[in-house]
Amino acid sequence: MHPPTVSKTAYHHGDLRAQLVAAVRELVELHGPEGFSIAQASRLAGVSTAAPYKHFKDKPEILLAVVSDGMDRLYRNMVDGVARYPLGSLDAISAAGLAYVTFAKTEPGVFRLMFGLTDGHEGKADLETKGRETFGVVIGATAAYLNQPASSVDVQERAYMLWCFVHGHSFLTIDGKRKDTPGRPDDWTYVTAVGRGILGAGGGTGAPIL
Amino acid sequence: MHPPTVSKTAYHHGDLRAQLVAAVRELVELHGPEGFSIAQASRLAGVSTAAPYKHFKDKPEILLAVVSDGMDRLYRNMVDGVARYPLGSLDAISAAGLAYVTFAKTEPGVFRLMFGLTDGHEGKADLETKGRETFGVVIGATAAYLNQPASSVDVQERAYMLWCFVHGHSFLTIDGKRKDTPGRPDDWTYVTAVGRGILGAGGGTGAPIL
DNA sequence: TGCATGAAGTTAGTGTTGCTAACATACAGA
DNA sequence: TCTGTATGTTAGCAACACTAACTTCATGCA
Repeated sequence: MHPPTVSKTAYHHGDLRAQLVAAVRELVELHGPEGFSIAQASRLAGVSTAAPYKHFKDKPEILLAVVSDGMDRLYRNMVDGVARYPLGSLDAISAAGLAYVTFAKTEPGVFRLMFGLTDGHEGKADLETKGRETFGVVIGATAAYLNQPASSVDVQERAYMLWCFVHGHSFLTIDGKRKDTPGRPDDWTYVTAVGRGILGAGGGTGAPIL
Repeated sequence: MHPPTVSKTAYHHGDLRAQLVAAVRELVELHGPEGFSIAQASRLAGVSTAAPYKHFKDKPEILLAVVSDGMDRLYRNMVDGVARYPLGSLDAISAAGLAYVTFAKTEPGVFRLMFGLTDGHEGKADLETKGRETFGVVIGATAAYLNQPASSVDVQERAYMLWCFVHGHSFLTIDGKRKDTPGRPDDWTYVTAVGRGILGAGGGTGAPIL
């Protein structure tokens, strides 16, 4: 398609596609998901309102691109977080959770888009794969901590519980349901406490949780 | 305003307001939040597209009414659930959680609206009160189980953790992130298992979780 | 009883949006 | 150089949120 070295001069101005995605991201963070319009994004990118349709079929398809980008960032952040701690440590799991929450707080608009987007990415195999990979980070860290294979049902269910907690905490936080008053413990404290509660303090010595 | 006994015959047709809220609820469940229009709701109610503005200032204001109704139902469901079990039992807490998840699965559109609605109900004292009351149900049940005052920090933080889990599980479920394959444990099993993990199996005998 | 008032409905109209069609431009390779 | 295609343009449609000005009708009050 484009040579990746870009930025011609004029009429065909570099790569609009990336600029549109960036514009949409900006608008989504400013006015919330669904609170943006293709027209606004076009104006931000300095093109006509019809130009985006040369790159995207639909409004949902633009959002899909934004979401896909977001998933990539989230995945990287989680992997990076886990990598900072020893394999099999509780801290590694906490780091994955913290990366998740931090992403939600940093880009609440995109985060909301990634989930709670009713239409669009139901059938998108692309996104489902990325989702599985991301969850796989948690599964892997949990399996290592519990000293069980990642395929173990116990590992899967516990990892899912951790995901539930972290997901809920993220949403409640960005929705302002949880006042971040100065007395409150920070996210790391929360995440590790829940990790201990769900996984047990000792590593792989307990009975299955279910 | 209106005598609550209603349904005159004609031009001023009973109470449009309630009918509009019902129509919006229906549309929201059908096409997702933001996937409805005042015009459609008007058509469903059999009035002109300008009529709603005699009852609601705004599109957000209609959604607000729908959300407010939803909060009432959620609150009642949770109270009813808790009431079915002995005060201070783990089952009572689980029942509150189950009611939450069940509500989300039954009315996913309204549920999504209640949270993740960026605009609107930030400043609405009305909704914030209802939210606090609803969370209060969990706090109360948790306090009873742990044998501590509801004002206790430990109770508050644990109850919040439970809320996080249940909230996350609700969203992940209605977003289809969790395949409900037949082997999987049901919501009750999940909720009680997490309750044990966060609150401890024994009642009020442990150290604070944080 | 008769009448003014105002709540609750109407039609008509404005500006924005999503999207399409038809046309214009410039970069590519032949 | 010439031509095709990717990428941009303008023009236009239908749907929407919302407003303004008019109509209807129920009710309180003389």
